[in-house]
Amino acid sequence: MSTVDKAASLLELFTLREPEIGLSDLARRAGLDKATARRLLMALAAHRLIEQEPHSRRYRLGAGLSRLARIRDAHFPFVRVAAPVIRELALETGETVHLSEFSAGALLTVHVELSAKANRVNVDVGQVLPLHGTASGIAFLAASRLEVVSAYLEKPLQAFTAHTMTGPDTLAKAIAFAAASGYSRSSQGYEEGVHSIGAAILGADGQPIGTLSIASPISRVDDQLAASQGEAATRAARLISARLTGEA
Amino acid sequence: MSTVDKAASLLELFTLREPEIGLSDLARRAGLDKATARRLLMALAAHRLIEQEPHSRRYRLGAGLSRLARIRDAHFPFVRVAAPVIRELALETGETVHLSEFSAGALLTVHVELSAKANRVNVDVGQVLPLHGTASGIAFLAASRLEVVSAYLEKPLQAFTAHTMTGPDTLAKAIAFAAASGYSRSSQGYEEGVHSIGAAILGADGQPIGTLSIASPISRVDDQLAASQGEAATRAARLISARLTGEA
DNA sequence: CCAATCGGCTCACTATTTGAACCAGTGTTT
DNA sequence: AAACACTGGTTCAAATAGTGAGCCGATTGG
Repeated sequence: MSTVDKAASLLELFTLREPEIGLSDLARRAGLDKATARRLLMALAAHRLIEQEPHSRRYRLGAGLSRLARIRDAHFPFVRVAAPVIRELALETGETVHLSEFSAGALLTVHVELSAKANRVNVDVGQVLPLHGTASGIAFLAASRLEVVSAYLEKPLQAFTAHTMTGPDTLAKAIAFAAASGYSRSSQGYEEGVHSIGAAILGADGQPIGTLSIASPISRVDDQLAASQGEAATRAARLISARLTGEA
Repeated sequence: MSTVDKAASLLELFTLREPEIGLSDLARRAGLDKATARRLLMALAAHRLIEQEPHSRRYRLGAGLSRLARIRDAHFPFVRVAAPVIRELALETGETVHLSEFSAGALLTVHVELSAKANRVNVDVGQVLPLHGTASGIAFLAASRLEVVSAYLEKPLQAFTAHTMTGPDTLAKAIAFAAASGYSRSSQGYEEGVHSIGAAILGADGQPIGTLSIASPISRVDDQLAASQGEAATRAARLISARLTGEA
């Protein structure tokens, strides 16, 4: 494992729930020696990727990350462009809607608009979704080039629930459905009790760059509602794609 | 130089003007060997801190940075970062200085440094300030997007003293002054006998996230002092903004 | 008050990083 | 069309940078 890997792992230990962590804790959770963790933290701090709270001496993510994220966002305004559409879709459907961006072979959740209902699906920003087993993933695969899909399906696929699709045949069917209808549907494929409708967002070259997904408690969804959610998701994804490529 | 340093240096080569860079270029500018640069980029990419554009094979900042920046922003150590600057400003001006954070349509006072003088303005932490009628509020509006401002000005505005500005025209003038000079001025708009100078603190996206304000007994203030307080407030607010966004 | 844990530091040992040289591919210039 | 100057990417012996057990003084808490 490279030292850069280790340093990045340290950064990834910080979460919304736990934005400040002490040295010993960091070392323990990253599986690193205290001395090593500290040296890495110091190197990160020198570039403002990490900050240390002077009093408690705990560490937190640094302001340099905000700066870098701003540079990225200015050039690649995925979240900025998509967020209003996502919010609109959440209001329209009354369900939780989340936006994911493809990165390093998986979908990274980058934005969430929670349902206003008490009984709702909660999704965290930062969650990494597999391409199989989630509606988002199926929608992404359905929009991908064939060689990408077959390369992904060759690897063994993890089952997350009793309903996760792992067989090449069932997945191919789900992908074919998504390709034909514009949206994908997944019932409890990733988490028990959660029903999802996904749609792919395309970049300027027609290749998928991310997805959006409507997540509902399964008790609220029937075939008719799924179809109308699918239609809404497809429309929203198309709108985002169009805005990203400057066509609207 | 540690490898983490080198990896971070690679990240820092990306700018608003040049958000995508090729391998050879990156290696040259970072003073690294091509092989080294590539290995580091791959390690960064594995953690989504870097992405590679598939077609041109150029590199850009990754989605993981947006994710980490969100975690940081959610936890925003606004008070901790701002407090030392606020204290410094209070010592420099000899007046009470308070820090407010925007939340739910108003400004919430989150930190106060009281003047050492016997005749001083007292402000309590937790006090909710309206966007009109206080120097902080005017400064905040002046830094906000136009639609936010007009949406706020559409509602009827409460008068707190005989001097409170409630007319759209007078408010627009005050906002224009603040936008032009960097600071706002309010005389007895919220409380009799209190003169305030406000300045907005900006987040990473350039939008205002809060304000600071210098509050003096009106008897102590003349135009010349107001101007010098305004200059100091502007400087302090800029410093806080810069520290929050990692540019200082 | 003692024990446990904290953040931080040192240094002999060793595993990771390094970079010159070498591909294959793509435009440019002669 | 041939030579050229780039590009991104790869290899492997040599060298350098990273590692971690153990120690330290300072806090913390039972």
